[in-house]
Amino acid sequence: MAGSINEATLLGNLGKDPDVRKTQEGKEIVTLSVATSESWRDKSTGERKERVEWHRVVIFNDALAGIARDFLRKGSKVYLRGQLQSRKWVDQSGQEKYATEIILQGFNSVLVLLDPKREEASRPVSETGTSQSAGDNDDLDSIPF
Amino acid sequence: MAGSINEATLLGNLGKDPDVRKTQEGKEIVTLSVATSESWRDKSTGERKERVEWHRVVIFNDALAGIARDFLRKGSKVYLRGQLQSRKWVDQSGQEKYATEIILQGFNSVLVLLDPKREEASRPVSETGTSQSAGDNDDLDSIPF
Amino acid sequence: MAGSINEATLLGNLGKDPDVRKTQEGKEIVTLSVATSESWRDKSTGERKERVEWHRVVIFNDALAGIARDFLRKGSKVYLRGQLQSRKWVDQSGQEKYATEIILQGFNSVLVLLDPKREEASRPVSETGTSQSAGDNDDLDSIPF
Amino acid sequence: MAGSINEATLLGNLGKDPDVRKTQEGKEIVTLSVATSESWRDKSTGERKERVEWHRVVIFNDALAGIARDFLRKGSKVYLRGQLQSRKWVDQSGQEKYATEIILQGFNSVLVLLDPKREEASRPVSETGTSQSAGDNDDLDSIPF
DNA sequence: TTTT
DNA sequence: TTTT
Repeated sequence: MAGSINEATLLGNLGKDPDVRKTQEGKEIVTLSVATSESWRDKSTGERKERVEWHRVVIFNDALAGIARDFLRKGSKVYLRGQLQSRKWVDQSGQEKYATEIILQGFNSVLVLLDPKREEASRPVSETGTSQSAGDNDDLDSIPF
Repeated sequence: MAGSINEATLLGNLGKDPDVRKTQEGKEIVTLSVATSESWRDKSTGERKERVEWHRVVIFNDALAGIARDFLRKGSKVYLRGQLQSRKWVDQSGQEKYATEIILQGFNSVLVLLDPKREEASRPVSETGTSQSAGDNDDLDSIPF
Repeated sequence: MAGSINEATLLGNLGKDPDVRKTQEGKEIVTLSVATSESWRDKSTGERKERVEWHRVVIFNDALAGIARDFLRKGSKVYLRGQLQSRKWVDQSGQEKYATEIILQGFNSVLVLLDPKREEASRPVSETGTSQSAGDNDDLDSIPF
Repeated sequence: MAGSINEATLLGNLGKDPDVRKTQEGKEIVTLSVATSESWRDKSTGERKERVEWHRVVIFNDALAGIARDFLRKGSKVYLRGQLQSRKWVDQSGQEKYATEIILQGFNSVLVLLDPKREEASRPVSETGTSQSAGDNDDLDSIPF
């Protein structure tokens, strides 16, 4: 409505469990690592090629964050739409870093779970445990908020 | 068609003239710097806020690259759709850099010019000159290809 | 969020002035007739072809309805997104009729004006007059609400 | 690229098996009946409401038609994008009819299967049988091509 | 790091 | 007519 459009739309799979953090005010923020892939046949060699792209998705919208936390897991298929937003910061070694994320925040945000319904899907996540991710993905994890 | 979707859609304005480069094979690649903005009223203070986001758009599709080169200029309004793609590289000082771009390459790419028709719009750009931009937006310029 | 997506996105021009109606409760509903066109070269004959498609757009969202009423006119270029919705009714002669419309209602709706800024654009429409359209596009006009 | 955009995007389920027809030239055209639904809580009564919308999707693109014919079935979940196109015709009783369809034809078309992989999914449909639908959906079926 |  |  502001005269411009900024949207990123993904249909892909989670590379790991959602990462759940809490702000100092107690608001939950959920971060996803989503893979999309495209494949094509190389015109010259004829071989099948695949390119995988990893996207960092940050969910500020409370309702969507809760859904993501409770129902998405490593491997889950998801459809989502948010805004592109870039952040710049200086890391511990004084180097300037830059990251682009897909932010699900306002009303235009979309998150649709595409996993087939399983019984477990409706069980809420226990308060303790579950959302600590395995510690992999250090590069993305190290991005300050 | 590969079972995933990776799309970024922008409706915004160019921050500077398109940047036109040629690969060693003579293929033209056009890079755009596109601004989108969103504005909202701060709930606590009530003041009007605006956030501008800059996007780097790289056009590999020949037809769209030609249109961009010939008809887009600093300030032009454009609607476009492409794929998100991230690149990592090591800069001169040995530091690892990372950039996310919107790539217009395949069939799903879209580029629509939204400027009102002017006489000049149909005049092709001269081979010499034109695409040196004013030197603003330095951060994006410094990203190597 | 209900597990499904239903969206229509248009970038096109108004074929006539917006049509403004009021419900019995006094709520304004604005209807647009929007043209999109595609052109292609016929593979067999080589001639240039064009196909124009007319879309009926109904705006229930108050904010967007107000913008449409005040700033859109015959010929205006607009970008919008809404939901597809079909209606069936029986006309005066007892025949069953069917129409599909694009509804701008909820939070996911988008309406962006793409006309260049003119002074007149900011002048509100007078209460009397203005929204009688030229009488073209009769087919769409005859659809009852 | 023609200066306008006309897109419909659905994420929904098939209400019946795909309908496969052949043109006189032997080209296969596949028609889908896709449901999307939205649900909301009525503000005044507080009850849960649901609205289901049925969409007619016609696939002219050969590759996508083949995928739809082989892998989609009643109940399948699918993500797709095509163009809105309306047709008018006179039925047997001389009445003028009107229908809006989502056409998957050109390069911008998208079709993604969202069913979990089953063994059967990769088995091609036998030449005989399978695609005769139950004869329900008479209204849509009766639309001439 | 996912999925096909 | 689907699905949740």
